[in-house]
Amino acid sequence: MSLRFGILGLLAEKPAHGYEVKTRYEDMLGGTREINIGQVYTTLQRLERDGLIEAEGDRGDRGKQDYRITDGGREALHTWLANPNEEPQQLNEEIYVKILLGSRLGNSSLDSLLSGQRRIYLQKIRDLSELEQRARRQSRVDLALLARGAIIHAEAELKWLDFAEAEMRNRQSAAAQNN
Amino acid sequence: MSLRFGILGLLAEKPAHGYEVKTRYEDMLGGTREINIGQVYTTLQRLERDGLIEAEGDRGDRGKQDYRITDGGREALHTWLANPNEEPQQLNEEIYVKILLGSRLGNSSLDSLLSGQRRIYLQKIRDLSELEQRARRQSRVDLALLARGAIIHAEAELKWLDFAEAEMRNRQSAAAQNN
DNA sequence: GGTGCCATGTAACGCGTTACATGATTAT
DNA sequence: ATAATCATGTAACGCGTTACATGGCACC
Repeated sequence: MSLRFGILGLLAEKPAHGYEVKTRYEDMLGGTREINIGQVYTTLQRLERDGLIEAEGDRGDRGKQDYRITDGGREALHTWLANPNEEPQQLNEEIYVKILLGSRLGNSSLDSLLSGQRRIYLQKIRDLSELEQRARRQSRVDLALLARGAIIHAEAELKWLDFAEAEMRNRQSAAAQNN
Repeated sequence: MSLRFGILGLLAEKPAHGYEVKTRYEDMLGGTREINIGQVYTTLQRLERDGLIEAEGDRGDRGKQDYRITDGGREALHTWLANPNEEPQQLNEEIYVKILLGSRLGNSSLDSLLSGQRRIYLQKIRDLSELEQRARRQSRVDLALLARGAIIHAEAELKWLDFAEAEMRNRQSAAAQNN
């Protein structure tokens, strides 16, 4: 997902310079994602070029360059915020294609792929639950909500892995019947 | 997700030219995703450059250029297939950031955003269920599995929307108490 | 004096999207 | 004829990643 509107939203709260955008973004996501600082600067440049933000005054301490959102920026942000996402489905996530192809190609390591993937999801759920608990203790409701979303997703992945494994077993026993 | 290994996998089944890769890929995904033909050609070029595939003979009918997988390509594919994906979580999906920011900025249209998003997921689930049924009728087990995965995901999104809405209502009533 | 963090950028490359350009064959 | 489909590519741009380069300031 693009940083474009995320950064614009942060600047709508209050002006900031590039490095500060990075730290505030990471804080918003509870440290679950590292924001690429180089990308922040290029995104700021594009936002400025498009008139959604503007440089604020001269450079302050240590060459810091603050940016503030413009009226056009607020409008663009509002439009973005008001509209749902039409294409939320990723039918093309890597793990799907991997399992599809593994099954088509008769790959023998499908079992270990599935169990490895399961292990990763379980670990992820543990980490995220910890994050959610911490967020609740700190009354960071938004962050807790974010963590809950990621947990629900990971649980969905696990559910699908179960489904996929059952399907594979069915196919194997059907194949055995024919021999 | 990158087309790179998906294309490599299809070429492992049998050699093909660019346009055929596109149609076979789309068929593998049950017509749920349109593959960008331009991207197919650039990806084929990169795969050839990296020695994972090679052009097969001269151009045949209508300038068709077949590609076949190399030994190195098979090895790379096998490695990719055997390893689970470490980073399956997208804590950064657009809708999360949108709702996070909408809530932080006190955006008034959050309700309609949530209900709009809900509508989209419900429609998606209907479409995908139809796809799954069709796949089962045609005994396309892989495609049915893919559709089921997407359905499970969409259901997870719905579950999270419920969660988010409840959270918002809690906050509103808490705010009302303080007034 | 070095290590680490704050702060700014640029360059190269991968990959996705849109658009453009060309030409052959097939169906109406 | 002409429209659709088959078939090949290129160019420009957005955005993500990695790596490189520069300099100030704080702490030890």
